[in-house]
This record gives sequence, structure tokens and C-alpha cells, in this order.
Amino acid sequence: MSSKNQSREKILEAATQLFHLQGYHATGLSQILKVSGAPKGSLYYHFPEGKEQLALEAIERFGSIVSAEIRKHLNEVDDPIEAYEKHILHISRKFEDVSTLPNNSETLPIGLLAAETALVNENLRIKCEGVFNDWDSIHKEKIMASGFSDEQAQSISITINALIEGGITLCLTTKSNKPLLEIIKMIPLLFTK
Amino acid sequence: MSSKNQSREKILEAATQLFHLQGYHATGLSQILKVSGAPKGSLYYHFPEGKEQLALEAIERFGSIVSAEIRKHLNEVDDPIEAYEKHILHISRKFEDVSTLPNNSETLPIGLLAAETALVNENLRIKCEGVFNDWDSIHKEKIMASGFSDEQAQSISITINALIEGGITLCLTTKSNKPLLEIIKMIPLLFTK
DNA sequence: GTCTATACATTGATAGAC
DNA sequence: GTCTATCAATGTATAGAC
Repeated sequence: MSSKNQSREKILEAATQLFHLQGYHATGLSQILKVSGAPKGSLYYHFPEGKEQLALEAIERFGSIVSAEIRKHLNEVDDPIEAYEKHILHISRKFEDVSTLPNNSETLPIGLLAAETALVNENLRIKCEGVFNDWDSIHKEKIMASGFSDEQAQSISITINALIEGGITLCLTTKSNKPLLEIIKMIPLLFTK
Repeated sequence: MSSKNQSREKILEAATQLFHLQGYHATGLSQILKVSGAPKGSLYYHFPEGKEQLALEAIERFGSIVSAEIRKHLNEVDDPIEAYEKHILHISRKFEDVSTLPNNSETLPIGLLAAETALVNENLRIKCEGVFNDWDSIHKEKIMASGFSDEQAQSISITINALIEGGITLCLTTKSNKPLLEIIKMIPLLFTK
């Protein structure tokens, strides 16, 4: 990897983490630079359009990482109930010790960024919408593979998406993994035929 | 009402609306003053501790408004399934036309504020946690009244809270009320005995 | 590719007059 | 109770040297 891309990479990585932990508005470019350890003069060289470009790329990267993780979890088990229980359990582990959260940023959601920018920045909103749609497709495919109709799969899929996003918000707020653990108990009911 | 309280009231009202639509960090004191129409010099007189105090009171006020609305909806119908379907349908109406959202801020959630401040401002986090707990109690009471055990009611209640918060995030992001409408379809399953 | 210096706006907040 | 003036800090962004 060229040295150009090394700096770019470090900045983008720090931005991805900070944006989705603290949000878009609470995260300053100076903080991103500091955390990344990248050369201080290089930000606008690599990201000529500044903060918004950085956020757009961060959302995209974040979406792909999570997509991959969702796919991985869902492929491990055939039964969708068991698969989603494991998936959500995996997410909930990140809230067992909230103090380590900042190092654990792989699979958190984009709910914060999405809600924060939805009414304020149309470009970012559309990016977030795209990410949600990607996740939704993955869920839908999995659910339909176990015999649910297109329409049923749609409802279940959106519901699971909302449950995860909302559950994470509750975990963050209560500094506990209990909300997601409670949600897991309800998963089987969603797949009632 | 004294004129002192009139200004205070106008500021707090504007702050409540702006904070929960745009978030804490994206909302400036100047914007609050402008929207409120309150005298420009009066903010720090009424709120000596500045922005944080304003947010704490806004969250509190917001929590009570929503609590009252939840109670109202849940009391209208005996059957919890029907009651929650109506409750969520009511919320979803606010997303039929997103352009009018800013005038419609009564029953949006505090998910944005909660997620935004959870890792950054402990005072605000605790306030949000308290609000979530209040809502949770209301749900739990309703659910237990129809014959569910304490433990079951706990799971269902948290799940509903997460569904609503997550569903609203999805509605905001997609500028549509469809996510909440899909979620409504799954409500009956949550109450399987 | 990276640095420094800087411009410029805006933020939250304070002091003191009225 | 309200105003104005002002503060320091921080925000994003740009220009030009190296």
C-alpha cells in the first residue's frame, strides 16, 4: 500500500469510529486527526471536500463491515431463529463492559448518524438510507430462504432492523447489555408461521 | 403567568423541539433564541448553567409529554395488542409528510439525544435513562394487566420500546412511515402466550 | 504528501450597563 | 429581566512553503 493510502486509511478509520460513537456534529476534524495519528497537514489532501466527504466514506465503509458481519453470522446457522439469536447475542457482547466500547466499534449501528443527519443533511441521509437497505436485503434473503413469503419477510426484516437499532440505543443509554438480551427472548415469536 | 416565566417557557419550548429534532450538538443557543422569539439577553438569566441545564430540562419535559401520550393511548383500549397497534399507528402518522415534522415534535423519541450523549455527557445520559425507565414502567403495567408475568412483561416492554425507537430512526432515515407500519404487523406476535 | 499559518465563522459563556 | 459587548475556544476550510 502506498504511503498516500496509509494516511488516508488511518484518517478514514478514525473518522469511522468517532462518527458513529459520538455522532457527526460532536466529532471535530481536529479530533479525527489526533486519534488517527495521521500527518496533520494531510486531511484536505486526501479528502478535498472535507468533513462531509469523510462522513460519506465512513458510512459506506461502516455499512460494508457490518454487512459482512451480518452475512457471516446468518450463514453459520440454518435456522433463522437460532441465527438471529446468535447474531444479536454477538452484538450484545459489546455492551458487557461499556468502558471498552470505543475499541469495539466494528458492529455498532448507524442509527445515531442516521437520526442526526436525517433532517439536516440530505447527502448523508441518503447514504444512511442505502446502508439500511443493504442490511434489509440480507435479512430478507435469509428469512425467505426458510419459507416465508416476500411480504412476510419484509415485515420481519424491517422489524429486526428496528429492534437491533433501538436495542443498541437502549444499551448505550443504560450502559448495559440487558436490553438486547431481553430482545433476544422475543425473536422466536417473530418467526411464527 | 409572570413575564419571567413567559420567556423561560418560550426558550424551553424551542429548545425541547430543536434538541430532539436535530440533536444536542447540532443545536446552537443562538438558534434556540431565534426560534423561541424570546429576548436575546435572557437565556443565561433563566438558565444560569447554560446549554446543559437547558437540555436536562428539555429532556424532562419531553419525557413527561410522551409519558402522558403513551398513557392516553394505552388507556383507550383494553386489549394490549390493539392498544399498541393504535399507539404506533399514531406515531407513524407524523412521518406521512416529513416536511411538516418540525411542527409535529410532540411524540418523537429521545433516541437521538440518548445515543448522542451516552458516551459523552454523563448527566444527560442519566436523564435519558430515567425517561426510558418511566416509559418502560408504563408499558409493563399495561402488559401485566392483561395477564403476563413480571418477567414476560419486562421482555415485551423493552422490546416495544426498542421497536418504537428503532422504527422511528428508520422512518426518519427513509423519510417514510412505512417502517412503523410494517412493525405494527408484528405486534400481535409479541403477545403470544 | 505533508506542514504551518491563517482566515473566518460560530460556538458557549461572562461582565456590566440599563 | 434584558441588552450589548466581548471573551476564549473550537469549528471548518484555504493558501502557500517545503
